[in-house]
Amino acid sequence: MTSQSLQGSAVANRQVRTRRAPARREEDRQAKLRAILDAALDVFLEKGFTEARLEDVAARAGVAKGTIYLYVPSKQALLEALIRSGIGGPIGAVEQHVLALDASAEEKLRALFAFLRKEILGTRRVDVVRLVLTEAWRFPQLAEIYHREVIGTGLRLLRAIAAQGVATGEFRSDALMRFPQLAIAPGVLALLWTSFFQRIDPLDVEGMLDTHLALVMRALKGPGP
Amino acid sequence: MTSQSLQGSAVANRQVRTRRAPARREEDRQAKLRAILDAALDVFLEKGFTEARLEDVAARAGVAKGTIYLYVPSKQALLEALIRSGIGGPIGAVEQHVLALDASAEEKLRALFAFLRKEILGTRRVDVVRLVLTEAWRFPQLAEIYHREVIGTGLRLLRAIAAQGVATGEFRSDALMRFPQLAIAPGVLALLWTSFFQRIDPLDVEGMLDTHLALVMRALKGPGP
Amino acid sequence: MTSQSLQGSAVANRQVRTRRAPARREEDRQAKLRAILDAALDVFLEKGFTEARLEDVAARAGVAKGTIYLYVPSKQALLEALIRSGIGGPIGAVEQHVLALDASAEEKLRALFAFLRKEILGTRRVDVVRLVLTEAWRFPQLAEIYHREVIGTGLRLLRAIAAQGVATGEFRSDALMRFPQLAIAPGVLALLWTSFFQRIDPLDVEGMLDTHLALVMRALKGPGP
Amino acid sequence: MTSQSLQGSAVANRQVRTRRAPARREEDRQAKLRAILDAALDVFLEKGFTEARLEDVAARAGVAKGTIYLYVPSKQALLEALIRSGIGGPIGAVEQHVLALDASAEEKLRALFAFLRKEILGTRRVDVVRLVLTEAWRFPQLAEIYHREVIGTGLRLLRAIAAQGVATGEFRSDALMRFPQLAIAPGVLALLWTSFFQRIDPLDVEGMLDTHLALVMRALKGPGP
DNA sequence: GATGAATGAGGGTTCATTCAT
DNA sequence: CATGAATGAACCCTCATTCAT
Repeated sequence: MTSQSLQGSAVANRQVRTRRAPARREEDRQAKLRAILDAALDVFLEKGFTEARLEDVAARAGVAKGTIYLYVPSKQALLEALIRSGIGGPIGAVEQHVLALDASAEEKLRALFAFLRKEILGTRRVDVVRLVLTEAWRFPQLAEIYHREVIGTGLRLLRAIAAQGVATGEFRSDALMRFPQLAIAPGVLALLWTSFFQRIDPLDVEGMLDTHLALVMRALKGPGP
Repeated sequence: MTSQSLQGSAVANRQVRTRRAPARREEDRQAKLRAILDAALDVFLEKGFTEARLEDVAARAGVAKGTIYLYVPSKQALLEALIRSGIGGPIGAVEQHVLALDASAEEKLRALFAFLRKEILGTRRVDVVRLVLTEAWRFPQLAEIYHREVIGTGLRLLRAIAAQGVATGEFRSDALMRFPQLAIAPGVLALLWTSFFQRIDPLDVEGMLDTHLALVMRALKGPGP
Repeated sequence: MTSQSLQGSAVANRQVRTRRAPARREEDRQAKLRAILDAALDVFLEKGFTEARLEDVAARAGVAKGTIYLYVPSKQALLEALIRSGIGGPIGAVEQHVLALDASAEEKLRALFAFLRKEILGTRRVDVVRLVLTEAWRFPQLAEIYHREVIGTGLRLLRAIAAQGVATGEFRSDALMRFPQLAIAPGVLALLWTSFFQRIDPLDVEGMLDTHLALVMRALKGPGP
Repeated sequence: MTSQSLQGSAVANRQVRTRRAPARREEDRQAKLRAILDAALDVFLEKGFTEARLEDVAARAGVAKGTIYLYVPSKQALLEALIRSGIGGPIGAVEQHVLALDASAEEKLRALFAFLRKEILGTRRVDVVRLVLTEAWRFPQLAEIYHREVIGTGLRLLRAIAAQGVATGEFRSDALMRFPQLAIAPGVLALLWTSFFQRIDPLDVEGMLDTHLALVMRALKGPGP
């Protein structure tokens, strides 16, 4: 429903052309593809992939049914294109940003969490994740794409931060190096919760994530086995 | 397909009848319903709810297609009946079992985790959860049922344990009272991970849950804000 | 349009059953399949295979669209079943009949021609042949089926007759042994002519085939190289 | 695909213009139409009329899809224009050539057959005939065109030859005058055979046509009714 | 004139649901 | 009660045709 585009701030894959017309056409093309992907996300989220009708996607994108096939070859390809377009860029950007920071491991972890809240949980990208969670097992290659382009990057970044913390003595435990998934598990749960139960049993996501971060820092820095 | 029945150790919803024949018939009826639900779980898990064909369910249950409609009024009702039948009992049982223990909060938490591993993660009940995660959003009442009968019970139990720990001074932090979800978040993540990524990037679930428990105990018991 | 059934007089593939109901059902099944194939022939001949709509076939057969798929797995399979059902039997029957005759080669050839006129040109089977001629190149396996089950049998029979004629001295020429196709070429042409040009330029098919037979007999029996 | 043009030696339907530029444009126009028709024949032969995609025709002709509609008003009109353009000329030419010969009826008949083998069976014109045979019934006017411009001419020529043979006493039989179709029936069969069965059961077309001609001559010249 | 992006009607196929036996 | 043949609505995808550039 929220119709903000999936595209991040830095797309920039528009080729520079000297002739006016082709450049304009290429822009139109990109814009229309974006409209179709946005519409598809809306409809897929609302009905689920299988129940979603391409006709509804087309209507919401303001194009005819057949037009979709000028941009993607099939319904499933539409889902994949949608997943691809909503990820990658931001995750890669934050990885470089955080790694370049001259800061402690804790500060980097907090920076990462801040980014996640601002760029993922606050945006439509969280909807893309939800879509992946509910549809990916049906399309194994979707899971592969997502693992490679998002999960992989995220875990690598978490491991790097954990390694820094351990190397500098900031963290006494290497738990996060071994299981970086533990850092983001509450984020995943929050995502599911808001999708399923928020109406009937609201959860203070911000508070939970703050508490989680505090617990993790205490556990990693504190004494113990 | 693992064909162990969904029914836990406490079925017991067979009505006692004095007249022999009807009782026998009622038993047959229950057995056939159980067969249909089991078959439905198999097929729904294998294909997903929408892609599952009722004909396959019927074949696997050893009945004719039309027979299903003598037990449930529609495909969706079949899913709901399936979800209802596979939960409740075990969770309620463990709640009573754990609360009755004469033990510290930590021991109770460990007991709960042990139960989860043994009775959920190791069985096909985890598949029911996965089915709920991927299909429930499509049927809001499914989410409600699940929240009321499973999530609610689990969180109540967790809060009770956390309260005991705080009250006795065992836990310095009340984090778990406020956000019991944090305790099970890694379990949810493990469930999703094994469903989606286990083949391409195996995760040591046991190790992760052990580590998680250790971190949580250290964080709750340790010094800090 | 002509709604005489494709099935010849000797179907007889009904299994004898002791139990009444199944036998009846099998009969119903055969009858319905026959109705569908007849309807399909009508529609395919009228519109051509590709333009034919399965909905029209169903309507003409008096069944619902989906019912067709209980008998054949696809539109193309419907065409193939149709071709198979309209052939085989009659050709095989005439082969045995003619070969069993105690007659001269000429008499056998005349008997074969008489049969073709009566059992093929005078019936719906000629429509099946026309359908094969216009659609087979699109479905190579259709050509194979037809060649194996009809053409092969016909040419074998013609060669046998020609061989008898040569062996007994009745025919001076072995032309028909080498090219049995020459005997039936006018029949093929007649088929095409009646399909395409009969309205605008009528052809006396009977007269032409009589003349053809006379010419062939004279040429085979007469003196010459 | 053999890309020899359909146009015979006698195109000549270019209007003479006095103004230079329009003449040039008219030539371009004709050339492009020719390219489109040639491409259409290729594609129609390869896929059949209904399955052929106008986009493929356009691509093979080196023009855009819309351009076709500047030359023909519809797909069906394209087929008709194609059939018209590929016939007439050659048949008319051979009619004049053969009739002008100072030769016996047999020699004329052999000359006609030689022409057919060289100018039809050896070229892609045979493909046009095949296209007519498989598609014409769908478009009755196509059959009319073909009958008027090709069949009519051919039969008229055959009748003239047969009449000469009878008049001079060369032929004792008037069979060919009454049914000139008998002379070309094996040619039609050969065309169909090569289209459908050549791969699975090769036929010596040359040998068959030679044998046919020999049989016909013997039958026409020999004694008998 | 030429282009090719856009259109949208059309049809084969699937499958949840019904109901006569 | 049980069956499974029959139904027909629903939907993805194709492609002939149009038209703004």
